[in-house]
Amino acid sequence: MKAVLTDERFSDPEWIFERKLDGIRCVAIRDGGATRMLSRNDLSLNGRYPLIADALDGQSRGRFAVDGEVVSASGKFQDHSGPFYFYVFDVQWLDGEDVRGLPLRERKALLRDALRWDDPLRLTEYRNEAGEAMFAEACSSGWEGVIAKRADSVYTDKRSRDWLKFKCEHGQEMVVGGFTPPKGSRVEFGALLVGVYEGSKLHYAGKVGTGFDRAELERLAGLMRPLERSDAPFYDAPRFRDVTWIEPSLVAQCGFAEWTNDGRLRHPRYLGLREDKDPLKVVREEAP
DNA sequence: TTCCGACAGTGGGGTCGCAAT
DNA sequence: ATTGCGACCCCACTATCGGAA
Repeated sequence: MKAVLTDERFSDPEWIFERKLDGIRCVAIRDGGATRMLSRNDLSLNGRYPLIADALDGQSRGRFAVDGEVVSASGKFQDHSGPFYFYVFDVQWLDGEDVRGLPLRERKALLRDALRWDDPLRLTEYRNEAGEAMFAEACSSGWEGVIAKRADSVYTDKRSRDWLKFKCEHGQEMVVGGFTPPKGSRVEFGALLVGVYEGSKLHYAGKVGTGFDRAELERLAGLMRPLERSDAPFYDAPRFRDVTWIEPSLVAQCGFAEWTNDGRLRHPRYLGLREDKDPLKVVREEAP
């Protein structure tokens, strides 16, 4: 089951709300013997998270299939040092019985009693109705967002509007300092190379390669072509092959999930050009 | 008719392992 | 030993098409 990103923010007694966890999706299946931990791509995760696999194998219940997220203790996806917890939020099978057709609240009740909830296994908390309060809390806590689930929904493997994603959004202006070439059917360019000023120096903050339609690709290419120059405007850009540098005079509004530890944008996207902004005044905006 | 869901194809950061240098 | 690359994990978005509404 995958959630659909939405701009809606609502509270509703027919819905339940969970913290959006920033980790690796995992379905754990046990049919009598050892538990198999499977990634979204059906690859085994047992070797990567042996303590979680051991905890699942140590359960007295011999047959179950549960769905959850493996999260590092720091709560940060980039942190791969562990320790790791398995936050379980749904159950598909229990004692050989397919429970996917039961309403979500009933599955939640079954899940609560299905396993022994000692670390590193954790039952994912959820809240009834109060989606807006949950969302505000999530963003002020530095979480990624909230997952809203229709309380009577059945479990399906398809993406469904019964699961919605409220993401805590970040966005700011970025200076455009270059672009990469297009591939395949893409026209004009692949991604913009963007940055922000640190004092008088322009810091490289990563690439933005999505958010433009064909017309916008062509419009931006036309604006960038006269600005080409031979050297990088960034003081700290990595070495690239096949990059075209430009004078840092265009400002793009960008949305992104967060800043990475290396000062790059995570999950970046282009939102539009800011004609009114002085590039020299574009700096990193700190989280409130 | 319009809208929605699913798919393919483009693009990103980060990690890991393996092959080429 | 270092570098490059693909295959994974996380994703956002555009374009397209067929079926549901």
